Amino acid sequence: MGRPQMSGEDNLLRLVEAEDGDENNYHLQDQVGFILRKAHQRHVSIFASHIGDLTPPQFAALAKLYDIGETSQNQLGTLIAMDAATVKGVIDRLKARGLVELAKHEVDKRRLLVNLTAEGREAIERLIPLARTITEETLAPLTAKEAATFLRLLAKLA
Amino acid sequence: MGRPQMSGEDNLLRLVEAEDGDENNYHLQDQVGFILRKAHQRHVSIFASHIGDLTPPQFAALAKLYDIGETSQNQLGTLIAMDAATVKGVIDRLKARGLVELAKHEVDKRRLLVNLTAEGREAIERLIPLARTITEETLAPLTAKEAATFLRLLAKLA
DNA sequence: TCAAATTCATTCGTATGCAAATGATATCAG
DNA sequence: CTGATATCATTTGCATACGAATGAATTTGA
Repeated sequence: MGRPQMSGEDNLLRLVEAEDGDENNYHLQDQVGFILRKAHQRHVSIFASHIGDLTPPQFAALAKLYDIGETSQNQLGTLIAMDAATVKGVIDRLKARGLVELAKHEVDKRRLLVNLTAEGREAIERLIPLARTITEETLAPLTAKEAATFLRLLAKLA
Repeated sequence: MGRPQMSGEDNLLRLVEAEDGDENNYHLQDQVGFILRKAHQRHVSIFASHIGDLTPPQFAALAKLYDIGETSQNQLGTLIAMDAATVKGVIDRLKARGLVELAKHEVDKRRLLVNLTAEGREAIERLIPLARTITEETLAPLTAKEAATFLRLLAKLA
């Protein structure tokens, strides 16, 4: 309890602040950032337990390519919320595994087009059902109604 | 819209699945993991805009040490939800900046004790008010009631 | 007691994640 | 038309994040 090395002045301060709503009593576990980080960690762990050979960002890239088809690396990054440096690493690793293929844009020579390979398409089709399970397990501590509320509010923050 | 390279068989499949609740229509942006990742990214960005010289994990370490006083590196990691390898890096960097100091445990020679320096204590006392601002800004898209609901449900998931 | 299991810390390897700088290309404005 | 801007991609550097392996120290249990 309390802060260590608490001096007499600190005790006095505490009394004053108690009248003011205990403002100095900062608890990390009540902060939205800390809980958000832990919830995210838990989800990543659940993801890994169901899909061991792909990370959530890699899955996101494949799922988005499956949804929209060939697109530029930069545009893909925008759609899956990754900056250019991050998306490059993700795509490089997917390419190394033969799940996506790259091509130069014929008109705009700056652009690098990304698309699923046949193998990548098979993989994402196989994995999407597992992703539904992962979502369910992540939300399992909530009732259906709570989960709906949570997703609505979370979307407002994202 | 729809999947690229859609064949006649795929169109047939779509009709069948439409009767079954459109199960094949997987959208990344509706998945809790993806939204959680984006909400977390947004929070980190808000954090950085207010506290530029410390990361959220570094802040968490200092705040926890301020709360509970000297503890072992391993125990600190448990309290701030970081594995041993991660917490070591965080503490190493805080040590290099003179915000924490390390000492060997006299009885249990495996343990490495971590504590705030005077400078570290000053820093965290100065930063805690900013952390409250960060929390407020992160939750700003929600009403007070929504924020309370959100935090309650998020805690259940973390 | 003492071998087995556990705990604490470190190290290595891999994978995000982002800021900043750079180079190539494309677009815009005067 | 052309210089200023903007966009796309890459690279570098730093900071989490975690699995797995390792070594040292402690605790457990037969």
